[in-house]
Amino acid sequence: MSLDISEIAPYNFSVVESKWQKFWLDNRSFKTEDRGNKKYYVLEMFMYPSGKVHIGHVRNYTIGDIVARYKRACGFDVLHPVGWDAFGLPAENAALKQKSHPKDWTYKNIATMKSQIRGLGFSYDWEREFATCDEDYYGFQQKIFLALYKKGLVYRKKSEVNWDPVDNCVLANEQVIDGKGWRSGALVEKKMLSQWFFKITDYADELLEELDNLKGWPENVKTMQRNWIGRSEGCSINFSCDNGDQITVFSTRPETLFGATYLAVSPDHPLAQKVAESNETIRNFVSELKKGSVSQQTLDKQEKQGIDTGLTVKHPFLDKRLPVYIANFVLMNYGTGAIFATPAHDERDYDFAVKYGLPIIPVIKSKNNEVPYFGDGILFNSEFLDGLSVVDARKKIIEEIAGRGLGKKEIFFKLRDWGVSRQRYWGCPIPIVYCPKCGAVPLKEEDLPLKLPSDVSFSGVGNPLDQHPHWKHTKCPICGSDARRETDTLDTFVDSSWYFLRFCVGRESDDLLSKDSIKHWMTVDQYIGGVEHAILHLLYARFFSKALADCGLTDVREPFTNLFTQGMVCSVTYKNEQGEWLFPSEVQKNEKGEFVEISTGKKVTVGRLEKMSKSKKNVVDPDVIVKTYGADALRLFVVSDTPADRDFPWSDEGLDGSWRFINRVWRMFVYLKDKGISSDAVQEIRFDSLNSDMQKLFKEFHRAVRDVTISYESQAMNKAIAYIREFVNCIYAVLDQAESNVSLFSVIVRDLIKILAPIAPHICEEAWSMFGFKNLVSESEWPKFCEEYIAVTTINLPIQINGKLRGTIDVSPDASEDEVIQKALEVSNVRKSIGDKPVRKKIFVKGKIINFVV
RNA sequence: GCCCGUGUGGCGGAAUGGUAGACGCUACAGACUUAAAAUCUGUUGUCCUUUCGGGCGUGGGGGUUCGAGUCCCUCCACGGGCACCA
Repeated sequence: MSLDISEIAPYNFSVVESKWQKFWLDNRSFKTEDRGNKKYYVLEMFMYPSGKVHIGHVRNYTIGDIVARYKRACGFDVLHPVGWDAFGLPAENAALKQKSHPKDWTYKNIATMKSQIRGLGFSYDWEREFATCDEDYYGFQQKIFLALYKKGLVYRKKSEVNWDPVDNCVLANEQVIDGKGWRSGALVEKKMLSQWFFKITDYADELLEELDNLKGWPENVKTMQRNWIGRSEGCSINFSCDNGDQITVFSTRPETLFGATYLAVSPDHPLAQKVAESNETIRNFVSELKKGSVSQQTLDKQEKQGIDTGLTVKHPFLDKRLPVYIANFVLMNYGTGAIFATPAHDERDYDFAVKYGLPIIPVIKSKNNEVPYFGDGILFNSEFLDGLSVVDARKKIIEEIAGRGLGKKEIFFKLRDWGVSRQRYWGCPIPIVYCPKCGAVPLKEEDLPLKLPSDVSFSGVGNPLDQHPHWKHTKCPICGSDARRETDTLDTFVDSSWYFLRFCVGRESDDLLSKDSIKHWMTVDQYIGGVEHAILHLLYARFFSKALADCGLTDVREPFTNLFTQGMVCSVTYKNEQGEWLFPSEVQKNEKGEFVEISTGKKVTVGRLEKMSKSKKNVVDPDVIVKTYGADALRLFVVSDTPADRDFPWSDEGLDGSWRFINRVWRMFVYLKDKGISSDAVQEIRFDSLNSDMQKLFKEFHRAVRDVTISYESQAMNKAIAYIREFVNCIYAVLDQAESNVSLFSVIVRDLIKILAPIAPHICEEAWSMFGFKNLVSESEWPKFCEEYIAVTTINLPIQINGKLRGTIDVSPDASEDEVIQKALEVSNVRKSIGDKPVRKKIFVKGKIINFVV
């Protein structure tokens, strides 16, 4: 009796998926092992345990899992770990709000999210899992801190910090966005505090130069890092001031020196301070500029303000004196905090000169004598530079300046040292003690880990560690006197700067950074995460790798060979007339096809696709999706259609389509099983013995394997899926011949399962075992394809006339020019098209095209 | 302002300088069904044409080429990053 494909029961994903998830766990299927094969380290940026997994996580981890499963199937020894970036502010905020302990809140969230992650069937080695708030992890981190300290890469200084008045916390430069705190959004204030710093600036050059060698990184990420490091080459120049001081300025365009008409220093410059002391007007002006501080400055950044100090400096090459201004557009934390201004060739200098009536002297010839002019040209008004090009003039003046001891060639970076102190409880304690006699003293290694006290209270103000009744009181490790612990904790970006190294070592090892393990597993062959970490995390992690290598702890200077930045999951947004966001369920289409709010019937504005977020009410809950459609359908969907590095437009219909495909495949498997397809029937296929339909199918099969393989290799999951779907359609077209071609179908089904398995592992495991195959996961032979079968015997060759398609002919791919021309001219449409016009030229590309030029 | 990136049907997107629109979504039709759903099978850029076929079409304009979505110049739009960095 023949089985009707439409009557096959729907695929029971919930039973199948939990069955195989349990199987993988029980059998430790994805345990990392060094079997002597080539290694492959796949890592997705680890998760912050915020509470629940969101759809963006699902996409990120699905991409990683596809890579991991694909590489495993190709025979690599794969390291694919999972962990938790578990320290950080939200745990403390929750503590305040819900009276929970940060630790309980964090581990509870981890447990929740872990079960969600497991429900998606990701092939992680759970035995290497850890959270950065685990005592042994941050204990190791403290050891690293001490190693860096010993190496001179950590120091403490009093410095102006970015203070977030809402979170009561110091922020790194990187965490200040538009003058606002990255989390709270509050206007950031300036405050002087003693802070710990990592000397990332020691590595500015290496961090910049190595970017050129990171061939596997997206160009935009490298550009962002280059900009952030911000190297500029120029020249320092000393000016003598009439109060006896030397003012050193930095310029990248020293060749414009003869056009200098004034000097400007930052309000924070020592000279400005000095002048302010003796002059009330200036004092008031400077304090006015500083009062506004970051907030005002950023808001009014276009408005240039300044004041004449009354001082003058001598021009180093001319017999004239230049006035010295204090100006708000000069920043103390870049260069030397002072500039010489050439209004004719710099926009800011120009604006300022116009506002304060200062002279403007051009020194580079422009076409229409335009001012300000920033282009190339020939120098004039410039003594010994006259007649030189900008480039030559720059060289020459630097020589002159250096030769006369007035200054030197210099390089400045925008990159600042990394301030890592945070006045927070839920972070890694800094292993330092302050002794009244010995000063700042590092803890001894045997006293690590320095654990966080668990009995803390959260008032919401200040640092809970500092307010703890006794935790900070201790003895000096050197002299034994009463001493005080550092109560600041480390920035959580420290935690994420080396976690990928710890994964190589494994949780059971007491060895901090086992050099052998790291040597074996590093570098990360494929790192996957959001582009939002292009600067902060990725730069810090690169710095850490270099610093740890210099401390002799590892041998790896660049951690991530290939970086993939996946796009965001987006969805439509709806807003009512009041501008409030609405859930899709609150909106419907009316008879006119307009979107209206169901409760009020009023019109709704449909926004463009935006990143899914709770606040915009356009989120979908992965749990709900997994429950209704299954993990495979969800995994398939989030990498379908859209290339993985682009933003993904969520649609319920699309998800439905993926679910339908999973079922379509399932029905096909069940049908084929019924027709006797099984592992026992697998045998070598003799192409010649196949009928023409089957020969065609066999060719399509080889083509599919090739195209899917190529797509996986280039992380083009969307294409891999398209080719798989195409091939499934091919099978469906000849399904009725399965019974008489059992061997062929058995081979095809075996390999189809393999190429689909990285994306939809559960259904593939089920089918694999249903057909009687053994061990899909450990079976590490990727299907092979043979170009010989892909090569076609006839092709549909296009005929063009003057480059326009006028017909096609079926010929062998290596048909000769004569043959093709003869056949082409037999096509009536071609003859008609040529008419009685003489053929002037024939372009023939074998196997590709014939083009008649008439 | 500067630096990246992107622009192809109603939609997501394919396409080593060689038949633009693979694959999917939507929509429509047929088969099955008492019916619906599901499923299977088609059609689906646009305009003209009964058919054969043809015109137009990859953001706009120009160029190179027998031939351009693809290469070059230029302009526009959108997205992202940086932004008083000397």
